Amino acid sequence: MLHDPAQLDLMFQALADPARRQMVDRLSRGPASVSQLAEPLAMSMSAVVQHLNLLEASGLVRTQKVGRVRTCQIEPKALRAAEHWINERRLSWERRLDRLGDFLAETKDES
Amino acid sequence: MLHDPAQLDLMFQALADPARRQMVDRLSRGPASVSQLAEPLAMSMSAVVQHLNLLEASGLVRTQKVGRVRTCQIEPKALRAAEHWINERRLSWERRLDRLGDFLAETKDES
DNA sequence: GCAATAGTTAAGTAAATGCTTCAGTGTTGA
DNA sequence: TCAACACTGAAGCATTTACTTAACTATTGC
Repeated sequence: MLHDPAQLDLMFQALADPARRQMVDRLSRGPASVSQLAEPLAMSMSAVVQHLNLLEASGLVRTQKVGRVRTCQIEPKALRAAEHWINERRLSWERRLDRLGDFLAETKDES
Repeated sequence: MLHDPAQLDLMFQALADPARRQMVDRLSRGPASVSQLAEPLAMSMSAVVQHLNLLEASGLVRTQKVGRVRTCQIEPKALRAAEHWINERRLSWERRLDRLGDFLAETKDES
């Protein structure tokens, strides 16, 4: 479910916007209401809700409404999925470089 | 330089597009020319070049032209920067959860 | 030289994105 | 009860994005 490419797509899409990353950043320090998320952002509450809906659709953020307050929190599993994608590609590249280094070292020995 | 928020912005922006992620994925397995990058993608070469320019501007990919061939490779440092941003937020959240768990355990002891 | 190759650039276009405002809904506290 | 509060949703709009085609430049191999 978390490695569903469509979900990964939504996640990276969600992380691409500075305002949404700022919201994730805020939430990494603890849960917050929509108003609290909106407070440092120079945009209408409505815009924040639209960003929030996208973050929720991507799986990065989970929210629950109690009374009239929607409380938001990070879903670390989703963050881990994005992290994992990047990490795999980087490691793949670095392992390749290592093998290349070994090969060069070997051929040097043989000279 | 790598933690420059503007650069981070470009990186996440670059990773948001499926075609560009596919290009990064391809490059994680080794260097490639523009044509080789274009080959599995259902779009014109011109479109690929535009994606590639974005990837290069973001710092995720480095390219060098020899003769008429532009060879592309991943810049792992940039990937690491994006990875790091996500990782920090996730850890911050998880540490918070841990502290909360400790607190709950303690108050339970006291009951 | 010259055709094929590899890539680049510009201009145009359709769709997606990131807002806005405004008019709601449901909740709470005095 | 009723005003303030915390959001929500729809419509509209300007900008950006992801392409396309077409014309172009620079290399290479014969």
